[in-house]
Amino acid sequence: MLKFYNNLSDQTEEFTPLSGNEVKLYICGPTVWNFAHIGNFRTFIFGDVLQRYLKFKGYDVTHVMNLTDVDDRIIKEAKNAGVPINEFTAPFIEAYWQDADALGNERPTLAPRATHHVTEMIEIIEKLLANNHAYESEGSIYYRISAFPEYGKLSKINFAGNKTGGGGRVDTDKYDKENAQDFALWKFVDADEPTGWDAPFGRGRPGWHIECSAMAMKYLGETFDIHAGGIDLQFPHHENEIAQSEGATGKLFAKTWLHGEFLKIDDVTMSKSKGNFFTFRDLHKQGYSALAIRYLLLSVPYRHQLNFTFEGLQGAESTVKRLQDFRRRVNEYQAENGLNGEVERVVLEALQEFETAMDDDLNTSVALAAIHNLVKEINVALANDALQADDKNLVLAAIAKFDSVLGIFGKETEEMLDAEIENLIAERQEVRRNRNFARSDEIRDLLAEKGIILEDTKDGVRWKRK
RNA sequence: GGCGGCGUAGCCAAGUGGUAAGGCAGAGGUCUGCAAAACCUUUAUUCAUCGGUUCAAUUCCGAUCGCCGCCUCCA
Repeated sequence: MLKFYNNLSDQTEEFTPLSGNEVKLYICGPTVWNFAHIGNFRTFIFGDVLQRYLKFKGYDVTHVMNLTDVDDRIIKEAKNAGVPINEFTAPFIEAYWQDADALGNERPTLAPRATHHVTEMIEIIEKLLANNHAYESEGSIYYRISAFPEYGKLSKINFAGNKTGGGGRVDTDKYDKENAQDFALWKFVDADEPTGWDAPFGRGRPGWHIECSAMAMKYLGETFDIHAGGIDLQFPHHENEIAQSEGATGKLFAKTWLHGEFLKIDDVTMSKSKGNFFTFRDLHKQGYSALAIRYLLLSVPYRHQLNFTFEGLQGAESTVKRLQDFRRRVNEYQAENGLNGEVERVVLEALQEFETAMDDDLNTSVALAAIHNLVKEINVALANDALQADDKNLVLAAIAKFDSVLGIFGKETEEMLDAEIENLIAERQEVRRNRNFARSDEIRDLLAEKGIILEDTKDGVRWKRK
């Protein structure tokens, strides 16, 4: 039974789709004014595992991830760079996909861009103006929070005691808003301002939150199953999405809300504003593999902060290698026909533990433990020559199932050996028979330089690429 | 000021009212010409501290200390 901690209800609840077997999932994607760092990717990887696991459970998933390619920040940066917005964001969008692909995320069903959906945003704002949920003031159209009594239901914010509500931060006179918490839906711009769109209520550009309401409802309907994103978006972004969408339609926006926690580095939150972040590119350049990064980010359940350390990343590197070695070893094992009942029991148990863990609000920590336990038990079976052909297939099928969700074993690549390398290995076997270990080690070192690692076993030489 | 989270072995950490998952690192051993890999064994009488409830608490309650986050652009 699949359960999620629903941020909206503040409870762990059983998941059932709104409609039959279909799950509509919206994940807040990157804002493309800079390279996404690995903290960002923790949320995106969690989102990927979420949609993969829903598929694993047999649901038809429509997975929408937006690309925020317009906001005040981007407009400012683009102006500084002296280029149009599209030109400014293009390389960051490209980089995002490259990194996401490298980290093993499946592409979403749809990845709409904010700048392509301004018409839909305008339609929502018109509805909000018509039903009194929005008003114009001082060059902007604002959302009228007093018209939406449920405001705050997601973030559980008590405005009475807030800094903003208490008058510490927001000068209401300056903005001429009815209420300090009212937020902009549309900001008017001059007629000759290039970064603007024409709307019935005046030329301008959208506020920070309206894009997600527009794109989510366009592609998933006015009410959909799951809305996910980083914890920082809970307030105000998601709270405002709810206010805009439900204010416009009168219907529940998203049923389940999931938020991924932040990554810490040296016990401090990793963030762009603090500048203490690593991008995937940074780490890759230092020689860390995408697989290890993915493993590390998945090793702690999404709702808990994860303390990022290089020791941990190095450990993930070893772990991932061990998993790959394991699959390779099982693959190469020459099994006799038949079935060892004990192995079958162990495999089924691991699959069960995995699913139970993932059902429990995606507890990847426990799910990984189930995989490690299987690896250990099958390793013992391999050492005892206790694996038979049917067992081998069961184990390989189980790995494929695990990996359809987590994507931590990497691709299976059966690269052919160069004839040269094969010859060297053959020569090494020959000189070893003659106990010419000097030449033997020389060959081993030579191959090591080319990234070929040899393992001498009682059944012969095994090799692998580093 | 308002709201929330965390503190478990060298590191990353799971977890539960009934006596501490898993990974990495470390130690010893098997195997090997030596390695590597793999396997076996081993590593927290204890879960920040102090009280309380209970037959029983790491798990519930209270207090204390320490750390972090949101309330403002960030996943």
